[in-house]
Amino acid sequence: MAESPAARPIGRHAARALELRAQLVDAAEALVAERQSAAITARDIAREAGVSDGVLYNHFADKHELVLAALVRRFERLVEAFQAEVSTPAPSPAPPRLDVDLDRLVSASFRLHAAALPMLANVLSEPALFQRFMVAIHRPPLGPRVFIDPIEAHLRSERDAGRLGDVDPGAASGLLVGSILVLALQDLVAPLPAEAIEAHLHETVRALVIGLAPRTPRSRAIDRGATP
Amino acid sequence: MAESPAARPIGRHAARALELRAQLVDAAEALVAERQSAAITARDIAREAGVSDGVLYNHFADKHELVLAALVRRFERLVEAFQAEVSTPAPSPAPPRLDVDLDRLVSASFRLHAAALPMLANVLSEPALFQRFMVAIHRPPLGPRVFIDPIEAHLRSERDAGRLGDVDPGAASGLLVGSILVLALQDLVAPLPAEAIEAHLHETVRALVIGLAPRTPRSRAIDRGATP
Amino acid sequence: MAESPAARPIGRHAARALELRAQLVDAAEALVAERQSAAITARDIAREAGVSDGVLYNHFADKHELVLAALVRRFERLVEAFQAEVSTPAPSPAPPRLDVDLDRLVSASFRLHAAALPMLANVLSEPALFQRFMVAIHRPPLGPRVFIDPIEAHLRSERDAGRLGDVDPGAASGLLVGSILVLALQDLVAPLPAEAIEAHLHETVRALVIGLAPRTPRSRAIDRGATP
Amino acid sequence: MAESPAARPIGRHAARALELRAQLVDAAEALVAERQSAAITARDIAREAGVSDGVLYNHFADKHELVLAALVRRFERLVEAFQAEVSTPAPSPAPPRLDVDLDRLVSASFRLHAAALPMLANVLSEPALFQRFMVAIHRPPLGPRVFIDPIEAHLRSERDAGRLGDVDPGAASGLLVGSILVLALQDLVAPLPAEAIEAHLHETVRALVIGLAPRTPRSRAIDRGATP
DNA sequence: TATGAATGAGTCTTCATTCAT
DNA sequence: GATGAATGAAGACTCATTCAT
Repeated sequence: MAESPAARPIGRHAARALELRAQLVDAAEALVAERQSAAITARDIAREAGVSDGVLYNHFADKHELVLAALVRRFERLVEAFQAEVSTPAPSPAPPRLDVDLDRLVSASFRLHAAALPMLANVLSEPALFQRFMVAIHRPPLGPRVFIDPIEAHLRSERDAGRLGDVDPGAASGLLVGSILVLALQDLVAPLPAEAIEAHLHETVRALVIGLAPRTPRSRAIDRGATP
Repeated sequence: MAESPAARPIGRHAARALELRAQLVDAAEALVAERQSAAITARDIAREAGVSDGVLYNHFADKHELVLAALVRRFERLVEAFQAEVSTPAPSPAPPRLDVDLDRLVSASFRLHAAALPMLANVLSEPALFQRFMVAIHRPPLGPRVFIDPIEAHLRSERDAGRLGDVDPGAASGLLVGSILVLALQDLVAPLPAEAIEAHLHETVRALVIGLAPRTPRSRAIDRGATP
Repeated sequence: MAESPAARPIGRHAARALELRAQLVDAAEALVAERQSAAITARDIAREAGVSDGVLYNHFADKHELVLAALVRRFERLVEAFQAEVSTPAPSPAPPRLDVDLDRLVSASFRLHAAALPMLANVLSEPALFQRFMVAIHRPPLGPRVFIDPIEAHLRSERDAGRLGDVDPGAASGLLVGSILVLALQDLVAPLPAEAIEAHLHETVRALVIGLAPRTPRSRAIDRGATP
Repeated sequence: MAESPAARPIGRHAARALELRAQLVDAAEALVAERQSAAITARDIAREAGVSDGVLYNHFADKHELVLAALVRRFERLVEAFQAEVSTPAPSPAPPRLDVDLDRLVSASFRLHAAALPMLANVLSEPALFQRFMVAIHRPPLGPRVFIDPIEAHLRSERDAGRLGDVDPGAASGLLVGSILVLALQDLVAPLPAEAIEAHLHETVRALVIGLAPRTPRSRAIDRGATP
């Protein structure tokens, strides 16, 4: 089943077009990832992509469109990384412990936030762009549910298993996310050593779990377990 | 008793210099407060201050220095407003109720965050500037302790009075602050009606308080009290 | 009796070539007609013609060549429209009256001028192009004689019939054409309602006819005739 | 009466500002006058004025504003030249003859038109700019009355002196202006020798004058006078 | 020959900073 | 010190033209 002769050039062009579009988004994404915020110019992107200055406008209406695409893509990748990290089975075959699993979720969430926060810089100069970016990263495939849901699900199953008091898992996970965000912001200002971050997150999780735990001897076990 | 023009040249000049410096910071602060993020130019500031374009460089090494000074000052004012709001005695002489007092603290904290967040836009273009700003607003007179401490103190006294379980007031207040920040960020993206914000904050406070409350009939009273 | 693909390659190609050339000119002409002056780009033309950006250069040395061809062609069409309009016999079988016939000629001339004037905008950016265009539209099949001649002929026959004084029909028609041009220019600046234009043209014709009329009672008749 | 010390610098600055503004308009005017139409860039003007690229925007909102100012100013100069030329008393002390005086007016009008027409090129690319220019040059100090009025006045006094028939000087002068415009347009396309232009204008004037002249022996004298 | 993506010089415009007065 | 016009290096974006397929 050979392609018709006319199909080839069109396919070629279209393929090339998609290729270069992707190339540009890649370049922009790279810049967005490495430059915390120093303005990224259209020329920067072209240079990074190894193409001429004008190409940008053959594939995007605007510099903003390209930057937005790059930011959204980078965010998608961060979410993918988060999900891969979270879905990996715990290394030890031992029965998962409440706080240990939460720690993993929360830690991965932190990394997602810490990586995503600086991206806002590229978008905050232009209110309209900011809006569009926020809307884009809050749409279904992405959105905060990505990390809230697993945490919430975890809390819910723990509660249903009787290891937590009768609280709203939604509200509780919201509290955790807030804490994560605060820490990510602090880290942005003054980068903290990884251990300090892990320690801080762990403390937060513990505080929350203890607060929410049913007032039974079991909760003491958890408490003790976390500080062997 | 008119001073001769040359009587206190240094004093005069120094006074004038300080005055002009303050004038510039005032102008920049006003612009920073009203413009969410649309770039503020050096000329904008000079015009707002009613002075010539060049003066800026007689008092600041850089436009950045001036903007930084303005941002810090505005933040100071926001903190002052917060403290004034918080220190005002509750209108009713009735014994303060736990969640009501927390609501006031949390609501004021939200306003502080909602007003401060957009300011970051003016500073995010230049990483160095961002760092300096963040460092400045985290120094003693200011800093997050400003709103964390009152909340923490409140929680601690409640706990000590036996109205809360045996939890870390620090961690708990951290959770609250995180929630506030998340809401402020949401409000920045899509402004919410004031009532919706108040309602949301109130729910968060209740969720936390209930979660942390000792498992006694008292906690039920709190719950009921919030929904008369 | 299907032709083999290679049967008449040259004829086919040549035909296709002419077809495409015409297609491009058509597209450019359409754009020239609708856009008063907003710059027409090579890509605009290609899109309008439904062909790719590059074809242009397979049929024209230059974008200028194409635009010139389009402008000349549009002018030809305007002239054709003028001639069709003018050659149509007067609706009423009554003996044609001097000013009535002149009115028709002059009115049609005005429309020709009003439609042609804006086209100059596409050509005025490049002096050489302007020259070529003007030369092209002043060549035999076209040229100002197209509308001057009928007017002149009309005036001459009127004069020969004794209904006009002993004046040069050429000079008189030149005067009329000048008036038409002035009005077309005014209309370009501030579009006038059609009736105002007709009225103005009519007045001009009357003024000229009266001025040129022999000093006899007849001229009064003409005058009266125009305002029944 | 010495100026106050503070008045000086302001005056200085203001003077310099006006000076540079004028300098820019001069430069633009020069370019507008010499370049028939090849697009004039902002940089061209800056170079011509011997200043840096950015100055333009310290004195004009736009490149358009500057070009418009230059065009209007050039038009003003052309009008001034016209008026100077027209107001100069006839070289010969002999009693002015109708057609001779008209010739002078018409000839000067032609020069005004021939010089002004090419200016339209700089303005035709932008419809809005075109409108503004046309409105500007039709305002009181300028406007077509500048050359219509003298011609009209002349014709009226001639008519009142009985040397012309009973016709509307307004309409007659309108006809003349139209003829002038047509000739100026022709000259723009294919520059004609000055004598040819003069001859043509003279013929047109004669045709009109004869046409308008009362049917008396006097008109013959005029006719003869023009061709000695 | 047709395609249409790539090119890159060129356009207008902005704005932090300087410096003669 | 104050002035504010001048500077000129960027910046985003356009578009006629080329050329590999």
